[in-house]
Amino acid sequence: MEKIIFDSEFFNIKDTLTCGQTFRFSEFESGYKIFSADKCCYAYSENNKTVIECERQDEEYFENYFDLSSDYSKIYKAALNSGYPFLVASAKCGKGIRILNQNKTETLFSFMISQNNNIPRIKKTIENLCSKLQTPRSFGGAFFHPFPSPEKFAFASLEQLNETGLGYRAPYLKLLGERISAGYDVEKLNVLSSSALKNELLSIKGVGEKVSDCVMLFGYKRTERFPVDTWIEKIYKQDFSGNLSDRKAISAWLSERFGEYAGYFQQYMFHYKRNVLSKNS
DNA sequence: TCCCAGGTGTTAC
DNA sequence: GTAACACATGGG
Repeated sequence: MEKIIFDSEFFNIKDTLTCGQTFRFSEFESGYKIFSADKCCYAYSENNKTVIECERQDEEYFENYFDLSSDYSKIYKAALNSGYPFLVASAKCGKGIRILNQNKTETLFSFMISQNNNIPRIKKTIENLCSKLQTPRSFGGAFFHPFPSPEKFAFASLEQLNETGLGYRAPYLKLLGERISAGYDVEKLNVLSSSALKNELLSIKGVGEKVSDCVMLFGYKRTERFPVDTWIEKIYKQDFSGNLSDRKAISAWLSERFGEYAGYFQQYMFHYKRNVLSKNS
C-alpha cells in the first residue's frame, strides 16, 4: 500500500467528499473508503495532513483524482476578493474543498441519476447498481464493487435496473449503456471545445443543462461551468439578489462573472448552503 | 397529504 | 421559443 500525504489546509477530505460532487464513498474506521471506476483508496486526516492509501499502481490515478497538482490557494484568494459576501463566507467555510477529476463515464451515468433526486438516494441507488451488476474486487483485505461497465447497463433488464431505485430514469441509463457499447466513446469527447462538448452531451437522452454542466465540471475539468440546481437557484435569489428566473440564464451569468473559477466557487457555495447553513437553526 | 430532492422529455401553443 | 405537465421514489 502506498501513502500519499498532503497538507490539509486546502484538502479537507470530508468536505471534498460530501459537497455533492461524488456519490461513491463510505465511512471507514477513522476516515473514508473512496471508490472511482474500478479503483479504491482509503483516506483520513491526521495532524494537519490528509493521507491517502492506495495500491502502488493507482498512485498517479488518485493524485489526479484528488487534483493534487492544482494550486487552491489562488482559487481561494480569488473567492475572498470576489466582493460577494456569500461567496467569501462559503470559501472560508469550505477552504479544503477540491474539485475531483472523476471518471468521465461514471460521472455521466451518476449525474443522470441525480435529476429530480436527492443526494442520499442517489448514493444508495448507485451502491445498489454496483453491487447488483458488477463482480467484486479486493482492496486492503476486503471487497468492493466497481462501477458497472456500460455493457452491464446495456445487458441488464429494465426490471433489474428498477430494483436499484432508478425509477423512471432506468431507460436513460440502459440507452446510454447501449450507445457506448456500440462504440460511442465518452472519454474521447475531451478533445472537444466546451461548447462542442456541451452540445454533444445534450444529445444524450436524460442529460440536460444541469447534468451536462456537472459532467463537464467533475469529469472533464471544465471549471468555467456553473451547474444550477435548486440549491444554487436559491443562493442566486436569496444571497445574490438575482432577478433572472431561467436556470440556463442564471448559469451563464455566474459562469461569466467568475470565469475559470466558476466551478470551484459553485462547490464552495453549494456546500455552504446545503451542508452548513441548512443544518444549524 | 403535500412538498422537496444536484431536472429532463414531451406536448401544446 | 417557452410554459405546463408527467415522471419513480423516499424522507420530512
